[in-house]
Amino acid sequence: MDRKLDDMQAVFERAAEWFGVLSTPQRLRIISALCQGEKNVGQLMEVLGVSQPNMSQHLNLMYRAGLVGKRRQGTQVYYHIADESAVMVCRAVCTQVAIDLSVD
Amino acid sequence: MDRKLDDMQAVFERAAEWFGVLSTPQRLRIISALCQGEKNVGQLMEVLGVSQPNMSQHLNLMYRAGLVGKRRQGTQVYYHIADESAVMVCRAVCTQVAIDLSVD
DNA sequence: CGTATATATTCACGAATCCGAATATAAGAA
DNA sequence: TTCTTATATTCGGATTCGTGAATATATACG
Repeated sequence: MDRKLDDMQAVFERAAEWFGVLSTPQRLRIISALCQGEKNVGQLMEVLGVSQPNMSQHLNLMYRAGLVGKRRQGTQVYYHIADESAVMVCRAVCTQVAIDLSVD
Repeated sequence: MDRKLDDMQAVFERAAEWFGVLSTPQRLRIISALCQGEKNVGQLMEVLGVSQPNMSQHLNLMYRAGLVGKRRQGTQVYYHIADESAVMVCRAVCTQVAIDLSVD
């Protein structure tokens, strides 16, 4: 079941992109907020305290990466977690980081 | 056991940095190479096919992040995995990505 | 000491990223 | 239709990131 080098390259590239989505505090906070249930863009803006275009950009990036899904209801768009495994990874990493921080 | 907002901020920031270390294909390949046992800089250069200064920089970044450790032997420096949980996360993500890629 | 090899650091540049401001689109209300 | 609200997209500037070239440091050997 050996994988060709080109395949490995492709895997590492995609995985790197996936990690890149989680490599900013804002997007981790978005995930954290969505863990408590779906929220529309306005609600997320309140929680994070960022501008509306900025929020849309983060959400769009996460949507294209398959991390979140969206659902339109009237004029508002509700986002929700679409990749539970990402949540598990974030939880694990954040928990470990929190432990490390409390030790220093 | 509610955590203060500032603490959460700090946790998300550090976690984001941690994910950032894994957000480039080259560094994922370094981790993959080191999974088969410790290697010195020259050996890693051969495997990855990158320049020596570039390799040193990646390794230094990963070292500061606590992902790898080093051991000097003569003029050479051998690097090894220092954060097994990172390896587990990488394995999980890369496996999932490989499955997704083979489906398309 | 001087020389050779292995690794680390610095510098500079192109590419990517982040964010705010302005603009554009979508849907509902009047 | 027009107006308003909610969200998306585009653009521009500032910063960061990844990389190669040149240089510096460290260790071993003579």
